[in-house]
Amino acid sequence: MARGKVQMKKIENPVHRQVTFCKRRAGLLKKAKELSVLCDAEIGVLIYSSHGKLFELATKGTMQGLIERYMKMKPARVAQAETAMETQLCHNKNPMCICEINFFGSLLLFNHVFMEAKKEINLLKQEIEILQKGLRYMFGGGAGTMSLDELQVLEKHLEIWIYHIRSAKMDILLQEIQLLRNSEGILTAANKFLQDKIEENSGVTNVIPMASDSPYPLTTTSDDINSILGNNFGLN
Amino acid sequence: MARGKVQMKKIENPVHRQVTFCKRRAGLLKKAKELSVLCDAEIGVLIYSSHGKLFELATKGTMQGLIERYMKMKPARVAQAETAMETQLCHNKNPMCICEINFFGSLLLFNHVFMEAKKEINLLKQEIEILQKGLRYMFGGGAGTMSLDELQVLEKHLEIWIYHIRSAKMDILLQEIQLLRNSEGILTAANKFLQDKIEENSGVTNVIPMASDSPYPLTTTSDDINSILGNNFGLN
DNA sequence: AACTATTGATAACT
DNA sequence: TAGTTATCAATAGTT
Repeated sequence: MARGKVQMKKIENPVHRQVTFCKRRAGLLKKAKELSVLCDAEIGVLIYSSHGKLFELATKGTMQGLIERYMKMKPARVAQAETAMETQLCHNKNPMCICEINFFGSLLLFNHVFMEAKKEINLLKQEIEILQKGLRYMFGGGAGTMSLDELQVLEKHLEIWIYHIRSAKMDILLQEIQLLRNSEGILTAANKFLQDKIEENSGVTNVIPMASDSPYPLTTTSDDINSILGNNFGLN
Repeated sequence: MARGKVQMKKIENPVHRQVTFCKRRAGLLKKAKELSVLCDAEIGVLIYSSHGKLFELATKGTMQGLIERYMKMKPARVAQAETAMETQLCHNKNPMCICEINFFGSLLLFNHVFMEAKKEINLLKQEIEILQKGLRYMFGGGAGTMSLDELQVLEKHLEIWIYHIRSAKMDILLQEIQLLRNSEGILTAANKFLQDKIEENSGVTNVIPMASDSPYPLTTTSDDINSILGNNFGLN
């Protein structure tokens, strides 16, 4: 980056390496924070130095929360962890030799993960139940096989779904507005050109001026667009 | 960084924000890789976009390994979710005194149960996937990215669905009202009958026996109520 | 997606 | 460890 390109390999000089680690670590965490703020993203960074010292950052919430979110979205990976743990344990021919404290800690972690898994199972079961009933309900022409509570839940799901759909629609509309605004300059110039031409062609007489209160002005500015839109969009 | 300083706040324009997210995300992950290589550090980065999409990087090993390492170094956090087992074990003032063989055996059992749970989770997830596909199919094969028109259609469908659900809820409520009215009718008839009987008894002694097919039996049991309702309620 | 004018990060040095 | 600066890298705005 400065005073000479850097080779992408481990810096051999330990002093040099340590200094670079400090500087770049700070830079990385700063970048992470910036990305989180600018783009409304939730970011977690874990850095273990070569000596095993931990540096961490969690924008929004805690690292624990991020990890739980990760575990939920990637249950398959939980399997990997568990397999790894099992392998590690079995590798040691004599389990008694494992440091009990680590062992205990592992069990706690394991238990924690398992409890989360159980919760997830129950949530999934509920979700399936609702989806199944919803399908049956739709395909079966609404035979009253769902209880009041279940209908409430399904209704809630559908409302959330609709909300997401409306958000997506809004994004699309905003994109189109952006396009319109981009082409606004071109249209304005074109209008100006046409007006000038009309004035030239009409010569001395009969130039009919546009009524100032015309609902459809020849020129359109972003102000006009905004007034037309009337700020009806919930621009976050 | 370029062409004008950037304000450190959420970018409002969604298009702009998405572009910046892509660019800076790539930049952040690149920086993380560089730091890892140059300084021999182990780094994990988790990025959740505002829409919840996950981007991850783990230099050296897996994210799962990093998480485990993190959990081991921060067992206090795991302890927050105080589970029954933990409590039970902590009851024993000195965890080292637990018979290691039993302890290990418990872990194996625990592991077995967990494996089963994991299988179940995957099955349930598959099932949900299928159901969701069914729903998507129902609404016209919605791909991941839907056009404005498709979104309109989907929204309409969902509104209709919600409408039906609300109707169903209303039906259930009306049925319950009907049930109450029926009960009321039965009680009224019973009262009438009893009053008549009392009057008769006080006079001559013409006790008229109840016809067996009377629509309003004197005694009302929950079986009767169920038969009247015809099991229309999906009461679990 | 590709291009630059700028800003930002940082390697070497103090 | 901290500050300075010459230089390289990232990226905001634009095409």
